[in-house]
Amino acid sequence: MSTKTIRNMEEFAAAIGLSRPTVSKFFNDPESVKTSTRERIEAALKAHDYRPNIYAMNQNRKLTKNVGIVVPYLADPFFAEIARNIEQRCIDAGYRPTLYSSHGDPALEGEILDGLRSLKPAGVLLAPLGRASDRAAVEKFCTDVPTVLFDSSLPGVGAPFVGSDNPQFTNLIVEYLCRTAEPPSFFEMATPANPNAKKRRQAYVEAMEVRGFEPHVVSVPGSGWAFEEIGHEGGLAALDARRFATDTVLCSNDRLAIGFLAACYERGLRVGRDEGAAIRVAGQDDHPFSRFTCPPLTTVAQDYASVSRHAVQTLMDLVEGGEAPAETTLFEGKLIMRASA
Amino acid sequence: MSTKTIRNMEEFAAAIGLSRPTVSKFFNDPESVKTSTRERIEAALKAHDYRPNIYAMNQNRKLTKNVGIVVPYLADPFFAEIARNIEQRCIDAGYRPTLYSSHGDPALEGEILDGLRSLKPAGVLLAPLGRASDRAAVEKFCTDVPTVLFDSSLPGVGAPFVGSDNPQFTNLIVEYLCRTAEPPSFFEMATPANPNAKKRRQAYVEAMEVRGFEPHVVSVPGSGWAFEEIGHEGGLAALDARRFATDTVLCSNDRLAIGFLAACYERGLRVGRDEGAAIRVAGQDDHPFSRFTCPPLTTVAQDYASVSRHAVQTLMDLVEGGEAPAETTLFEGKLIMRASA
DNA sequence: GAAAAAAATTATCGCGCGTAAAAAATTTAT
DNA sequence: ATAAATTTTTTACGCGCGATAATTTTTTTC
Repeated sequence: MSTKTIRNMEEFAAAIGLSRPTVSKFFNDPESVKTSTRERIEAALKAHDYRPNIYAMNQNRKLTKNVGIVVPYLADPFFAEIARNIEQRCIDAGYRPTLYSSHGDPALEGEILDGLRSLKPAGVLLAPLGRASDRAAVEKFCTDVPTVLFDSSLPGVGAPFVGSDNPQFTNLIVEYLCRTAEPPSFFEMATPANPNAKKRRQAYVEAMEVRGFEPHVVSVPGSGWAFEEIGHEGGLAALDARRFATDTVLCSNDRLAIGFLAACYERGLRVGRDEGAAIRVAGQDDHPFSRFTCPPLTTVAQDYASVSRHAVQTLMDLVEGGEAPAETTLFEGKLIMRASA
Repeated sequence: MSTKTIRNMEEFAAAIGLSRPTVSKFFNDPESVKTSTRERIEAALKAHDYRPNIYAMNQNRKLTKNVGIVVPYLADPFFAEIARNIEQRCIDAGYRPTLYSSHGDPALEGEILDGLRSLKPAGVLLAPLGRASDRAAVEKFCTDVPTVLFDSSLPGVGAPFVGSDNPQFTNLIVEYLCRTAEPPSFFEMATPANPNAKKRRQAYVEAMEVRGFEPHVVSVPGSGWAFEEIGHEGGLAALDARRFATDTVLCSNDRLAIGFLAACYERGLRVGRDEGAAIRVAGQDDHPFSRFTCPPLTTVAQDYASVSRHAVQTLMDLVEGGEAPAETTLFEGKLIMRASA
């Protein structure tokens, strides 16, 4: 407790008996001052609850410690989880992350990137909307601001990308499904926002052909991010029209599968891999809720930890090291066997 | 298109043939300059893509246009949805919202509030962790920064609160359940983070007693935010121990209900209100995923729109009008009848 | 103990803008 | 047309800190 309030760094330094530049140096890098000095400052910090004015700090600095994290749709717990993971890693690395969601809206994505520019961030971790993104705008942003793309790549944009190995995901689960019973049909939305969906469909077709099975792709109408609803409505229609060639359905992603499970339930189809079951259903992603569907969903788990860790590491290299190759890093998924297939 | 790059407001003003203070006035309130002047500036704005440096702007200003939005757990789509709603309303009101999640961690909540201070926000919309929150810290924050609490109130903290009328929620669904079949047992976690849970249990007990039924509360161990898991594990144990007095279970919230549904499925109990069903299950909140459970969950819908609208309105009044009474506003829920009960 | 190295100080600038007061230009009223 | 009221512009200063260079002080090394 001190008698007078500290208004700025000058007063704070004076209260300790140090010069302002020394204290300034400390805030930029505590290791850059002598140990005894550092301890004096840290002690005073607790006594006076002073903090540097962040606006004054960043105004005259070439690079701030701000990091932007942009995800396409935060109401999807998958993105919430990975954002949380990334956020924490940024904090641990001494940066100040700010989270944004495009809410599935390309215009909003553009506005977020625009707003981010004026924050002069050290770097940005961007999971773009995908197909719907304004490619030119994103590309320009990536050349202006050190950016690492994650989850969804953007062809032609020269920024490092960290994501999942979609073909491996699909191969893994197709192999499992073919091995254990009838080969799967593939259930997807016709116009997915995310480019990963396309890769998964292609991988499905190849995986089936390699094994000598004929691929059956069931595309249902729908775009946007209301995957459960699309899976539900489309699932009902597809079931009623008997569009599935076998008793096994592989969904393009878990949220679609959750909607499809609801459709199966509604039609009285028992889902599972045991004797009395009418249909097997599998997903891809290992969504946080997939453990609690009825029945629990068999799926392929995204490697959240690796993706977020590597994305942040790549950004740090890019920020601190200057140039970096715009390379792609993909992580493999793990088969999660549950009751649905 | 201009030949030289605009570096600051001085150059920008010069390019139009105006003085910097006039342009500065425009940015603070476009209506405060003559119409013809405003049009000249807006035209130049498009030609030169200049934007004021936000750090220089905020440094010497008593009040910024920043608004903080803090939710306890962003991986819960309920909070993601309401945050999105609030965020958009703040933008529409001309403010610059930033979203934070406490991730269920009291320490992190404290750090977020601390970091928020140095942003000198015009106001903050805070959904506190609840029971786990550092009450003293939150209270002090509320006296320093104009704050509106939402979702979860904090007894003793003198800030306006906007939330849901929990007793009304519970009464509504208890009335429905009692009217249509056997009166419900109440399924909850023993040590909920959120104070709403307690109010719901109390309301359940009263609602039962009023109708001449004996209340049965089934509390299962668990704390934190992994509600589905707690509902699942606790549900299995409670079912096996035959702790439910009737064939109807009212869950404290939808996420708990989702976990409980999974437990029912695992034990082969058919959930629903039709003939062959073994048990009825209902929730509270109308979680975004509740439409797609198996069977779809009967619940009470939160009035997202009203809560977010009124919370933002209250904050704006508080920010622009100065003082405001620390009053409480509650919104009623709507019964959502689906197949589960 | 002196020389070398490291750390802290002094001094001074600049960042880009907010803001207040005074001066000038414009609009409105008489 | 002239005076009064309003709007706009000019002038001047300050915000809190980063950054740098030139000294001075302290610490380390031999």
